[in-house]
Amino acid sequence: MDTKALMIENATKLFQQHGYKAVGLNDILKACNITKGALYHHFPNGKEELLIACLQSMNEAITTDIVEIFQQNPSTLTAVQRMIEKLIAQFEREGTVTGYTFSSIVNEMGALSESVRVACSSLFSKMQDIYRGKLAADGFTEEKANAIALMMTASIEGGIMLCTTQKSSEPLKVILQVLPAILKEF
Amino acid sequence: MDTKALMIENATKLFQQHGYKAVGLNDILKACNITKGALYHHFPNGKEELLIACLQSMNEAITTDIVEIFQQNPSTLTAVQRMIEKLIAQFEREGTVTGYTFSSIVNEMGALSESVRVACSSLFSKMQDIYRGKLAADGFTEEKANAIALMMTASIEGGIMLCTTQKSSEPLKVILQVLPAILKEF
DNA sequence: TCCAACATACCGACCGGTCTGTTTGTATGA
DNA sequence: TCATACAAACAGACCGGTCGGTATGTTGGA
Repeated sequence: MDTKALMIENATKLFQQHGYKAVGLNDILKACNITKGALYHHFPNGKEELLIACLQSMNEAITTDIVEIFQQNPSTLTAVQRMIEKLIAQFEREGTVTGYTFSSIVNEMGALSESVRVACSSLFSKMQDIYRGKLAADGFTEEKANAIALMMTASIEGGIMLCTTQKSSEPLKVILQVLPAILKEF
Repeated sequence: MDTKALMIENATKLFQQHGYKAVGLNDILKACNITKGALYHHFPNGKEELLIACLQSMNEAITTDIVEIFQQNPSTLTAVQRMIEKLIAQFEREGTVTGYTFSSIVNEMGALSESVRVACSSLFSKMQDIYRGKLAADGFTEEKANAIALMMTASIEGGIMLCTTQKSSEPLKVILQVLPAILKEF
């Protein structure tokens, strides 16, 4: 693994878990065992450039990991359930769960450049696009597919937050049970 | 308004909008037009003690504001819809929406004391208790009331996050439309 | 007069970023 | 094949600023 990829990988983990401001450059350098000279060589515009690289890297990970789950499962419901089960397994293995978005930095976006918000927003949009595409293939109207995709995104993100707060995987397990109701009735 | 209450009020706004680490003591002092001596007089144990005071104050605000909405509305669905409408109105008026929890600090809890996580978790629990109580009065079984309460909490928090990220009130509006489906089918 | 409430200067630690020096890798020419 | 030159990649010291917290001084009210 080259140095730039190592930095992106470690920074992604740290930013997702702790947010942007709470993770200093020295935390990232320590995790990678490199120095600031190397960091500024690859990211001459600094910390924010690194964050944007992490967001773009996550965008690509969605394209490989999530799209694959959705292609392997016959319907939206089973695909989303598989995905949630992976999140639950992550929580039970590591005690933390981060998903494929950067919800941890959402509240810090006001202090960062617009390109950060755009890159972060595009992660949520991409998840919703994947859900919506599958829902349409399941036979839902475009309007309903849009609404359900958004509801799924919101409730999964909220569930992740509750797991973190309550130190329990129970919230995501409950969401796993309740989601079928939306697909049936809405 | 006394100095201590002024600090709690301003710190609450700042912490909810930007998180804990991203808000420095000087930001709070500037917002209140006081100095550090006054802050440490009232909160001798420092920044974290102020945060916990904010969390406790929010706990009391839930007791007055949210419980009132729930008492004034005949069913859980209408009460939750009123509440979401207030959040949407806040977003449209101010460009930000914070709700009654401190989701902004969830990812920073690992670096803070356990009492912070407990105080923060109690806000989410209190919201869920209010929903659950009303759902039980609506005639839902305890198990279903629990699950629906959690789903509501998660989806509203997720919706707030998406509003912030997308700079639009549309996510909360969609959740407003989808929530009835859960009550009908689950 | 005393003390609560507040103001202000100061402290060491940490912050992101800058700058200079060193090492490594690669291409070229003899 | 080896020497040389150059640039990419990296290391580490340094910078000014901000951070939360400490200590001392001041003010106003009882």
